[in-house]
Amino acid sequence: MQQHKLATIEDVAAMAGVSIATVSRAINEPTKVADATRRRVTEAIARTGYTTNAMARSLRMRRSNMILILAPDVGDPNFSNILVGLETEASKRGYGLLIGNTQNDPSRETDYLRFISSNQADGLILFTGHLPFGFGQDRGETRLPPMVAVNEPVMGQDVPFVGVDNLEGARVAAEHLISQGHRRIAFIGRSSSREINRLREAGYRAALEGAGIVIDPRLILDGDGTTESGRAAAELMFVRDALPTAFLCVNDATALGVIIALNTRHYELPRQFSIMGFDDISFSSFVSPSLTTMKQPRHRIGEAAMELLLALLAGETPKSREVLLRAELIVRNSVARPAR
Amino acid sequence: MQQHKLATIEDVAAMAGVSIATVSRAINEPTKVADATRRRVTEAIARTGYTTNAMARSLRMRRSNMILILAPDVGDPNFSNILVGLETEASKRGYGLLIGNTQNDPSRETDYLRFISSNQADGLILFTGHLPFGFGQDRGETRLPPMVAVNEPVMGQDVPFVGVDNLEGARVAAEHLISQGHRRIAFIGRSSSREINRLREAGYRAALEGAGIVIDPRLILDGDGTTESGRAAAELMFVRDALPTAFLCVNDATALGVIIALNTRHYELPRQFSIMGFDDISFSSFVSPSLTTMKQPRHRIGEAAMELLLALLAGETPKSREVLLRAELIVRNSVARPAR
DNA sequence: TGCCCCTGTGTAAACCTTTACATCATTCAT
DNA sequence: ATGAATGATGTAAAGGTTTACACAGGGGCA
Repeated sequence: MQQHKLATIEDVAAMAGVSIATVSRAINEPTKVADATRRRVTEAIARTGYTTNAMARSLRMRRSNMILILAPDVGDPNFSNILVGLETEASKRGYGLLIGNTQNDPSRETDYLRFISSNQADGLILFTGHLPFGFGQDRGETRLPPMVAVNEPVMGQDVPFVGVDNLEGARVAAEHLISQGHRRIAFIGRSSSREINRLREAGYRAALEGAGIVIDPRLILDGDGTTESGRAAAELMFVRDALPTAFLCVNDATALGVIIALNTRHYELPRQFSIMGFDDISFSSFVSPSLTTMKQPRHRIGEAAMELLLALLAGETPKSREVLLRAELIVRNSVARPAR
Repeated sequence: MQQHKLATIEDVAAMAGVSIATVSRAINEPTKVADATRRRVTEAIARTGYTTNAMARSLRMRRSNMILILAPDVGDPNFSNILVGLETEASKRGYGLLIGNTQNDPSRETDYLRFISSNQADGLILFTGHLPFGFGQDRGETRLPPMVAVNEPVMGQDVPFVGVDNLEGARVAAEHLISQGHRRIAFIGRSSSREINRLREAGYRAALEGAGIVIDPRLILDGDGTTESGRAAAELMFVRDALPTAFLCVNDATALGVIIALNTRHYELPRQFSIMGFDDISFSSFVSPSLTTMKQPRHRIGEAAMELLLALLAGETPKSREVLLRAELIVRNSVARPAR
């Protein structure tokens, strides 16, 4: 039922009239074998259509050249674009990618750990923001595998991190609003439990303080980063009647919610209110008004993360265990100078 | 440098005072071992923290319980949502997912084949619409591995297929426009080389013919499915001055291009022109006007594809080698009755 | 010539399972 | 009481590599 019967290294050795050790060397350390022999081996390989059995190889070498990627939601567009970068770098270096969708379900996280503990994957890329359930907690230090956190840092656990500089990015965003003349700037999406939200809020505060603007706590609203949370927060502002001239949103999804709320109330955007997002997800250029936002260099984040992981895997000690890439300001049509 | 020293089946056997064969059986065929023994083994497993080495297992059993997924662009949101479905079903059945981004690059396709030919993956899910370069063509029938095409059928190669019923879906879409009173309906996105485009065009024709509408060939325009192609096609219509009252677009991206073109020309939508898309990608609900479209059941497509593949892998002969799921009409705000 | 070193190759162990087959003790039917 | 059948376990082979070590031959040098 399966493929006929694959050629093994023995078949090649027999055809080339050498030992299997020589075949192995001809493949892996070509310089260590005589030219004539090497030619015979290569030809035999071509004739037999031999490919080395990865399982046997991994078993013997105790590594699989596979990287496990753990993400709460592989359908998230933000994830999938980083994935492209991860894949680019990995395949360039001969590594394969194994993906696990955890849906934030602890049992699924534990489940995927078997790939690590059974040597099916050499390293781990974490999008989850926490160690997979079953690690760290169970018996003190269970010897963590080489891993890199992406997007969301892992709190309190010295895990190397690659991502965008959220604080700096949010600062740039807020400064952009300030440079347009805004002084009453709301921050939508405060959340004490999410590191990303905290950092972006910190960037917002830094910019305002830097410009000598006193922060009005009524302009800082909670939100979990969903579109609905953005809509709700904007509504709340109208109820409370403490209005800003500009909304700095923790991410584009939230900004979209704000836009929906304002459109529903028939405000003219961006004349009456300015809105900024963060991330630059695909629809941001299609909303009306199209969204001014901070673009994450997703492809580069993926590449950098994989690069760092492979360095760790190779036993190197990278200069820095944290790589922060700059978000880029994308100016579109959702920001204008304040009305008066 | 790697994890300390994993417990092997021998360690477990020693601790439980049995042979390794018994341990293996206790794990894989629990009924075949005496209760008392089984308990001792399970306890030893717990104490040692043993996990069976997947490499050794795969080597011996000649299968890896891995599925290779080949896609031209893993960043494509349409892909990533199907991926969630694939993963759900696969992990439920104990399979892992290995992903390969080919970027339609033949050399990358060939590259990923090593996973199949080296037993690192048991089966293949194809999003590419063609066999990986290096298969089929090189030496007649090289014994194809079990595989399933998703999204885009593989032409002329009897590869099992799972996807949306494009013809039927496009017919439903066109009929929706007809039911609103449209008779001059354009089809944007003809492409003789793309099976999906051909099928959707066929559905469009079927609906019009079914309603007794004579098809005006000037209303059928080429397009490759990109936003830009949609924009260009709409422009071309104005140049040629053969205008429809409604645009049926081969997909949402194309529809977006059409909307952009019409917005740019300051038409009022949907009063002056109706637009329909196909796919229901994430931004479709955020464009203005929000897009009436046909929604692909992406999660179910993924599940069904994996189910089919695993059935093939298990040696079953599924009743049908083609699974067509229905697209669902999503009514939003881009369609209205024609002006006059 | 004798010794050492180097280069190229082979032998065999190790990596960790699964499983066919053998063994042994029991039970059951005759 | 004997033989067969059953059930539980052990032995050892096989799966396909990589690589430490051994070995042979030849060249360079004293």
